[in-house]
Amino acid sequence: MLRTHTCGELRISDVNKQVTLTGWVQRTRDKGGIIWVDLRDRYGITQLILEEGKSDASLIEQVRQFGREYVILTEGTVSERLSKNDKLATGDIEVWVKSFKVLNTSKNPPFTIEDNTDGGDDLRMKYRYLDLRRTPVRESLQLRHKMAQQTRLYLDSLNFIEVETPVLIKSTPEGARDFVVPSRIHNGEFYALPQSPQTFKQLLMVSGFDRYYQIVKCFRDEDLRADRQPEFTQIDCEMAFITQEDILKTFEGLIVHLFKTVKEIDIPRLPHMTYADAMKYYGSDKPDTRFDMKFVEITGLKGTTFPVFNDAEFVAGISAKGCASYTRKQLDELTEFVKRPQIGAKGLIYVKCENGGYKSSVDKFFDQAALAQWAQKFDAKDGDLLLILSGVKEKTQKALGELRLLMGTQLGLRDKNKFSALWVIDFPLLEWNEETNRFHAMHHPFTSPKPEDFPLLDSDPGKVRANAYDMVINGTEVGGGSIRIHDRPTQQLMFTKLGFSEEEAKKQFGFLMEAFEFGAPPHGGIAFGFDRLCSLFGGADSIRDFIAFPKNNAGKDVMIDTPSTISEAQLKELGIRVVT
RNA sequence: GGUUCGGUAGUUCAGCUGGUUAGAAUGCCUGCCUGUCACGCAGGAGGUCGCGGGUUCGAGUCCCGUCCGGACCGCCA
Repeated sequence: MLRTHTCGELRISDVNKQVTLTGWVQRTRDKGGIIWVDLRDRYGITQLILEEGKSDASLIEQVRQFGREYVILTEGTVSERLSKNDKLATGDIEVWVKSFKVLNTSKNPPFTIEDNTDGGDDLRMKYRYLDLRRTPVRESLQLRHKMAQQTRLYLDSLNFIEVETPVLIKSTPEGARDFVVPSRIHNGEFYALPQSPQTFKQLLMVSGFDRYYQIVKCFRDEDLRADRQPEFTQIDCEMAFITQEDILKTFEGLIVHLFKTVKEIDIPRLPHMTYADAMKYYGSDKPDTRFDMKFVEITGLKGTTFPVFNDAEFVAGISAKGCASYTRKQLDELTEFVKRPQIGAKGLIYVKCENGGYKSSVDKFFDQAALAQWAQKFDAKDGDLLLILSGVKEKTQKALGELRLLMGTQLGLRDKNKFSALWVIDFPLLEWNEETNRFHAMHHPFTSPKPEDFPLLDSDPGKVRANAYDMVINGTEVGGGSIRIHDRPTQQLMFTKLGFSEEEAKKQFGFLMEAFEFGAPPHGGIAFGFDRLCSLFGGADSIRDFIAFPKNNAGKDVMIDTPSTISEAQLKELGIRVVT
């Protein structure tokens, strides 16, 4: 080892020790006759000191040449500070320098290596190795490490076995687009990178590994978001001989364990909310339950003079506490918000509950008594503001859900340090897709329908509920899973319902259906979005700082400049011609 | 595929309804400073206003196109 100590560990009890430290020059403070150097490594900062008269003149000359981020080795004596710094763990001591060695120089970094850097995202990503020197980013990765460690600890204690599944697998038509990898040995044929190890973990159940997990990279070739990367990590789990209740218990145990060990927070047991209720009261299958503000439906106001309501399939609103004082401008902004194309509402109706009366945007159509009735339905008190949307049910629910989140944010009800976790259960099995004009699996095609809804598969497939569940924390879907189908006839029926011919199903998933014929146990599982879980624990909106080297909005890594072209020779070897 | 915001000094940004020499902060360089720790003080250097075209007497500012980045919708079994 070049060093005797790290830059984060020296304390008052180390005074008079001779130490050797290594690290990066965070900054030097040259006060004239006295010079301090903040030496930084991943463990912290230790202050070095030199003084004219006391320190060797050549050392002082040397230290004045140091630039930011020079890599230094220094020997010296630990000493108690005259003026201490309680913001630093090492703030009681400093090291009197006896010698310096420059291990490497550094160009001036393009942005400051500080907690609050002046660097923009683009620049930070291009020089990510410098960005990672910053404490907040390093701490995010340390949090991720701790989360992974505790996950393994918890699952191992319950006899889960971590098994690695292949990364070069088979492209399948359902679900997200696959990243594909051309085969050199078999020209014209391709591997696909897994969107998840779904079929493999089910096969492991057939093999009798009745508790499996894997912290595993998955790949989806879809557009990115702040919380979506083309390659991401799942905590992928599967269990055999269990009921849905067993899975929910086991994995809310995982989350409770993580909150306890990583955040030192005790969270209550997770409530269960049906998908139907989530949509009805929150307009979302991932409700943010840190605050209430549930929807109140007032559909069915027939015979009013307000035509918008009479015709609407769905009329509902929320009550924003204490917002009756909103100005015209604020209300206009809310209206603009819901009318944005991404939200798509036609307009916004408001009712201010003020001074014992009501002032609304529909005063022309409804008298005080009618408005009072609404207020009662909403349980609105004086000072509250009702915000009401109407229109086609699904779209209006979604829009109102967005408005609810906005109001929650404006009212400061979405505290990043508060956590509200729940299970959303009883998802629909199938979802109609207008584009392809057929049903798609809402979760995936291996999800089992609820036995009691089985008859509906023929009569009303859209109504069939699945044994599927999501874990939602603070309005983020952190994990989802299902009880799987484990017999061939049901699986074949499912593929038929999804529009697969028998041959297609056999070609794509024949191996799985065949496995089901060799004593497949009942099983089910779940997968957590590990990056999301980390960013949630870290109180961040974006998952990018919880990934060491993430891709940007366009799926590029600007540091290594990828994706990029490959050579003609490579293309030829792979039997590929690039057309556009 | 679409919506939207942005691109001005190394960096983060300001720059009004078009008008003379494009500013601030920070970083950088020089000098001063013996208890700083976001040290302080004084001075200095630093700009093809993303790129191309157009309107105009005149464009950082307006228009069109294009490239780059952020957020979002679609998409994400």
